[in-house]
Amino acid sequence: MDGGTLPGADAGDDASGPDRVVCHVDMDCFYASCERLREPDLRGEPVVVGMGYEPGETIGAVATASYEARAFGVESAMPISEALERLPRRADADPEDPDAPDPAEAGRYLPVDLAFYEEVAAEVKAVLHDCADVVREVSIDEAYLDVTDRTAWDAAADGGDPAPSAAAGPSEVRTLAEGYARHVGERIEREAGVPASVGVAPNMSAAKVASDADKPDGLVVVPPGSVETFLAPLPTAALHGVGPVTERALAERGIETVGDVAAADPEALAEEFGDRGRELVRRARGEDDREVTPRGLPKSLSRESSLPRTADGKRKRETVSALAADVARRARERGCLYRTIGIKAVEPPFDVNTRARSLPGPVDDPELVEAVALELLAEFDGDAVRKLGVRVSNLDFAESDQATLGGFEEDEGVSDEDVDGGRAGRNVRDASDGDGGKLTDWIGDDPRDEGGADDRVEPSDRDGQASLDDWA
DNA sequence: TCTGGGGTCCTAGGACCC
DNA sequence: TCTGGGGTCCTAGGACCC
Repeated sequence: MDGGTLPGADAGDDASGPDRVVCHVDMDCFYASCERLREPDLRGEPVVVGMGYEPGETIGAVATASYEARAFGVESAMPISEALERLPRRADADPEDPDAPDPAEAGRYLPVDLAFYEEVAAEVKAVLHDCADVVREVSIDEAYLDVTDRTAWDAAADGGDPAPSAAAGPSEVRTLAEGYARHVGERIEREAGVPASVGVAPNMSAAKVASDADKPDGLVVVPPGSVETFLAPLPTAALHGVGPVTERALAERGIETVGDVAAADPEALAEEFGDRGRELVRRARGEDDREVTPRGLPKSLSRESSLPRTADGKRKRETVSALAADVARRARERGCLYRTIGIKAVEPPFDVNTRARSLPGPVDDPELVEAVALELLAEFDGDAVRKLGVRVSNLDFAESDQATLGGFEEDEGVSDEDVDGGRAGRNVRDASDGDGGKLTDWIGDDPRDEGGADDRVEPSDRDGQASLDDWA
């Protein structure tokens, strides 16, 4: 019906122009695929990659389970102990022992090796950036691509090919976009050695759902004009942003499918869910005009760690100190300053408490992170916790170069980097306000130190100095 | 389903200012 | 006298995602 034209080109809800072609690339059980890449014996086997897991142990949680392992009921985020009940460890399958599990019914358990997965991910990303002008990396194993300028929604002129494409979507018209997405998936497989599922649609939201619709190794194409039809029969949880809580709340209103959401009155949903409700209806109707943009800089950095339920103050302080040091180190490595320091204390059974304090200005000061974190922790003295965390936020990358330059380069004159790099401008700025990175110094090491030690710095060029005492 | 770790975004209330 | 409304910042919590 749509023939070789651009179906739906005039049905656009936004007047922003012709339909875009957006791909969502989702790696299939990525960690397990990486393990198979370096250990081919694992292919075809149930593989479970555990986080916080040590070989032979039963602690930790499932980070990724291969599809073979999922067939045994092993799911992401499941405790390893539970996974082991459903799928015994292969190493425990002793052929001599009649009580040991059948090797054919046993899985391979491996600890997470993030450094290796990042190497593989870098190869995947190289392919993605080669295939698209704009790539939004969502996580280590997921990305959106805007390939509008590389392909089109036109029907592919594939001559006498009689077979309609299963991936082509409801119209079963093979499009150029389908061919391009297939090409992306095949390149990833060939060049990085790991499988991916790809969804193609005129917007991000639909592409995301599409990539999820036929995993693993899937390709699902949703051409313009058929987005709503494609989404309608799916359960509400298929929508990105609908988790268990929202799913339940929707079900209570008799809304079970994405089609039900599309048919709902946006204002009625907005009453219960706020702006999210309105947005949900738009997504369900296939309306999503968000542009694909690169991800940008992080908003916060954190580290947390579970521990056996404990009220031991020393143990808690040591944990927080270690987490604080780690967060501060990572912040420094990434060259960012932070203005807010916070902690998280999870009390049994699962009460999450967060506390945070903002400083008058951005700093890079590991000792201060520790001191503030410990101070915030003091509120929970005597309380039992099962997990502790430290976070820095209100990050400031713009100033961090100054701090780095002021802190580590003895000579602020023109260096080699300044000649061929893009940092000359920063140095100019640095020289003009004179004390880049000094903020860190005058904040002082001990927040409880109330002396007049700050006199040595003129506060004129920074804001917030007077409020130092507010948080000390 | 007794729950690992790293994030994002949103909301709501209070403080404070004009 | 006792009463506005708007804006911003901060904190805490919650839902969600991978």
